[in-house]
Amino acid sequence: MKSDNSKIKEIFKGLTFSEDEIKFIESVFQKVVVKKGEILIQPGDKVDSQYYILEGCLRAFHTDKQGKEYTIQFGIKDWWMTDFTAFTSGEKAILTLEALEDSIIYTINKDDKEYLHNQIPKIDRFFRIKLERAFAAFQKRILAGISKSAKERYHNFLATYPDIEKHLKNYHIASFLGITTESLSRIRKEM
Amino acid sequence: MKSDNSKIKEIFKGLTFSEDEIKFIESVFQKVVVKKGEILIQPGDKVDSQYYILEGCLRAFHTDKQGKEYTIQFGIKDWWMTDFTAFTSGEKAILTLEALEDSIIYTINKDDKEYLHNQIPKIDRFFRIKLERAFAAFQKRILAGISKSAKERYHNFLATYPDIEKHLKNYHIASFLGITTESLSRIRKEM
DNA sequence: CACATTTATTAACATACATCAATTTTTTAT
DNA sequence: ATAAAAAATTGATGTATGTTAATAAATGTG
Repeated sequence: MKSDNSKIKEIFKGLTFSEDEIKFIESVFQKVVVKKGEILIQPGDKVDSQYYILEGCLRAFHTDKQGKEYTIQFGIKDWWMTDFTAFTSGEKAILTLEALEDSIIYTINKDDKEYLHNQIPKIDRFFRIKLERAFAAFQKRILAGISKSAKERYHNFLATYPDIEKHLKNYHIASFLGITTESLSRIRKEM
Repeated sequence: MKSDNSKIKEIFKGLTFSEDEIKFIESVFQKVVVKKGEILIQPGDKVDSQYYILEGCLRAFHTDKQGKEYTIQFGIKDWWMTDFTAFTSGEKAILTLEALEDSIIYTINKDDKEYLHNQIPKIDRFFRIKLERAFAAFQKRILAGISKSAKERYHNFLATYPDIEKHLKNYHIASFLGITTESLSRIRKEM
């Protein structure tokens, strides 16, 4: 990765590194520019990388046997994404990771990440805190899923992701909420 | 906390510590014995502690205005629990943390945990890895919630938590699955 | 053991959301 | 600008799950 325009400080905002550390970190990240519609992970893939979104928007979704899609997560600037189960366990991916917009991504592979964690322990802390927040957010989403109606979940979604919403088709949102596009359409009509 | 029967090695299985570190870690944990039905966190509480289950079974649930309960998580031996949103953000608890069985818990408060992380960086790594697994599990649960029928989710649950199931009332399970006890009852009849 | 309380089941009916099919609107490509 | 493709809407109907209410079974307690 070129260092003339380092994004490391942006990725690890809040941490400070020595010059050497920055060089090292740069060496393990790879910049990837993807176009809208491009696929970063496909079901069945061995998932070896984690993806940092510098710019753009990604979507992680599962496709069932009937071809229906279920969106697990949207990601925008400053989010990390991957098929987490596959990445951590070594199982094959069951998710698709897709670019919803032209995006700039930094990837790091599993071994390098491991190595990075070993070399620079404060990176552990950085990810621990990121994960704590993500975990809390997922907890809220699970609660909404078991306690709220589709309409409530939709309004909830709009309030929580006002920025993401613009990038999305209705069927993206419906598949995130766990309803059909038809139902979403009816909910929208009522507003 | 008494050190004659230290559980530190059990809590942080996989890590090795110096004698001094063990003494230090012991000093920040507190052993709490709770009876079935006791409440560890109530809605509205300031959540200052995280709970490690050495023995027993806990449940974290939300109660809505109509008094309906929604179970976010069950925890057994070797799980960490708390109202994560409240614990990390400082907001008031919206969850109840309840003992479903007589349980032995080790608690650590927020400041001490912070201090512990600062003193012993490998603890960061330990929790990062725990969180990665928990995150992956929650991802699966969200997917199940938006893609599977109640019956499928129930069978899923039985397969995933064969050990927990014995401790639970049907209404605990129903509130975890996001269905009524009546629906669960009908699903069970079909089996 | 017997009674009281909690929990689970069952049935009749209601409703939110899904499905299927047709049509309209919006977006994309030439 | 126009045609083609993709996405969104609408209507008719079906179904899984909720609601209410009554009963049965299990559990706890003196």
